[in-house]
Amino acid sequence: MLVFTIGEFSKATGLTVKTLRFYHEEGLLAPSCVDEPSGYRYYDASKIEKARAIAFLRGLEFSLGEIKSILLRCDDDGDLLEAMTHQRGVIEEKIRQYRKVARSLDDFLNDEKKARQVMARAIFEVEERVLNPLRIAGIRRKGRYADCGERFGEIARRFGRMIRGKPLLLHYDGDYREDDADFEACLPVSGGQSAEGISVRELAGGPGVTLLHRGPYDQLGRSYTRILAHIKDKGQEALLPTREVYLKGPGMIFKGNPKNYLTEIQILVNAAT
Amino acid sequence: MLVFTIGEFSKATGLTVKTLRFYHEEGLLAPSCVDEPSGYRYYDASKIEKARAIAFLRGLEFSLGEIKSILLRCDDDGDLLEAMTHQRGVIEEKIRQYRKVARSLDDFLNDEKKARQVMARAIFEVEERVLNPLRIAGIRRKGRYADCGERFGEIARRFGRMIRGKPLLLHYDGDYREDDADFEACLPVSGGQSAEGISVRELAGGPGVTLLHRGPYDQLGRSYTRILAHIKDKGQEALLPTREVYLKGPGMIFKGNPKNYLTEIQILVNAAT
DNA sequence: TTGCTCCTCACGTCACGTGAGGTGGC
DNA sequence: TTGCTCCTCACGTCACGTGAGGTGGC
Repeated sequence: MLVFTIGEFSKATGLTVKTLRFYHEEGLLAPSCVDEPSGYRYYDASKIEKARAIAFLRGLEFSLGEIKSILLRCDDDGDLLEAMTHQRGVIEEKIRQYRKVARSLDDFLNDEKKARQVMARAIFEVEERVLNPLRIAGIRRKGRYADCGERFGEIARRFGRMIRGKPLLLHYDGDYREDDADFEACLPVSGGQSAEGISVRELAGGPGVTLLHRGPYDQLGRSYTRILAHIKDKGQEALLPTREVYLKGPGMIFKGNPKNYLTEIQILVNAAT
Repeated sequence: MLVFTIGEFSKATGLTVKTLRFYHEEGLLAPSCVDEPSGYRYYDASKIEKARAIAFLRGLEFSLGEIKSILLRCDDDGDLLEAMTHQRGVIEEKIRQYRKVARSLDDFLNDEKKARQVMARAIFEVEERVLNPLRIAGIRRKGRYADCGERFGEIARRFGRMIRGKPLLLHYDGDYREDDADFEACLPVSGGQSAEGISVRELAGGPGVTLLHRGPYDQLGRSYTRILAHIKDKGQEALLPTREVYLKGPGMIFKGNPKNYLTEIQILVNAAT
């Protein structure tokens, strides 16, 4: 009868020598005989099938413990069928998990791609544009701007999958106030009802001017100066509330680089009288 | 400023106390301050964002090492984008792997299901049936039946995805021979050419008799006796080669229980003269 | 002597979890 | 005193891989 040393058996089965020693130790696949003084392991041909079965089951992601119990009662077709069916479910679940991860990554990457596209064709000049009406969910507060992040979070938690765009902030003050501002944090939504301090409604559209601001928020003032100067030059009148759309800012997760923050200021105007 | 003990911080972030201590040790997320004599860890609110970022990235299956390097240069949007894109590929590959595993499991389960269906509607009686012609790839040998397993393996390796059914054995001897048999191991195939000792051709169909044999191969003799008696009774003549189709037997991987082996004997006959 | 294969034993991997044994403040 | 939270330290998990140090036969 054909006998193999561990090295030969390794080549015949595709399992490494280390793995074979480990399987021996674990009582999963014992050599046909072990030479007493040297400790050399010898395998005969009948072990090849078993080794292949183990390798096959490992390929199906069974644990060594599961494989051991499968091999112990491998003459019961029913048990085997059940183990395989169960494993099918386990694998299905893993695929589901990884799909979710892949979706999260895609969402992130798509966001980035869009931001890059905006950046690429961005004109950092005042533009005259008709603003479309927009269905929003908003929370209006008086206080510090810094708190608006929590408001966005609150709306996001409530509306989840109904969210359809970037967060925006409405400013009801004609002038700039640090700690005593009247503002409304909003998210575009595709449905839902007003409830518990959140107002769901359509934000009116109309002729307006816009300006894309690139950089940290503490420099937004300069852009406001530019856009308001433009409106004044044209003899138009700025309507309240003014809007800031946060195209790219600190995400929930990463702050990112403030130099690359991208914010669009939108102001509806009355046509010159 | 709000400070958290490790327990409070754990609740706020969803990370376990053990995990937080481990992240501290790893230099991934250090507490804001550590009380000297007691070793108590204290976290302030600013650490919550970082903890969330880490949890988010862990959810995307990044390793702690990768997360550490992402956090170190998290202000570079380009690096982050690259890391995410790379990770997207890693996840895609894992999904591919798991899909392959799922397919293997499905193949196995479908096979079992079919075998059970055959078993359920099986009639272990001689039947008269017209046998369809069948395209096969076969290796003919003289010698011991026991060697046919290797021949099947040889054909399977060569024809791989072209295989379209269960293995069958053609017997060219009129009588039973143990060690000096003339047989041909065949697999149904959908294409391919004859080459290197493998004959690809169409096996003729025609009127025949069949008998389903359930149990180990060493009891096939009884079924042969039954089917040949039937042919003789009808005044028909058995044509060579006779065929054995191994509907369920020892797979490449599992021997299964020989009591459940299922083999169909098929013999073409000349109509009574 | 060199090169090859085999052996054992101890330790590493990865991201934590478990549990023992102890402290400190209400 | 009991219960709670915090601490450190050592060990476990899973399926091997790495490497040191040594043997035995050509």
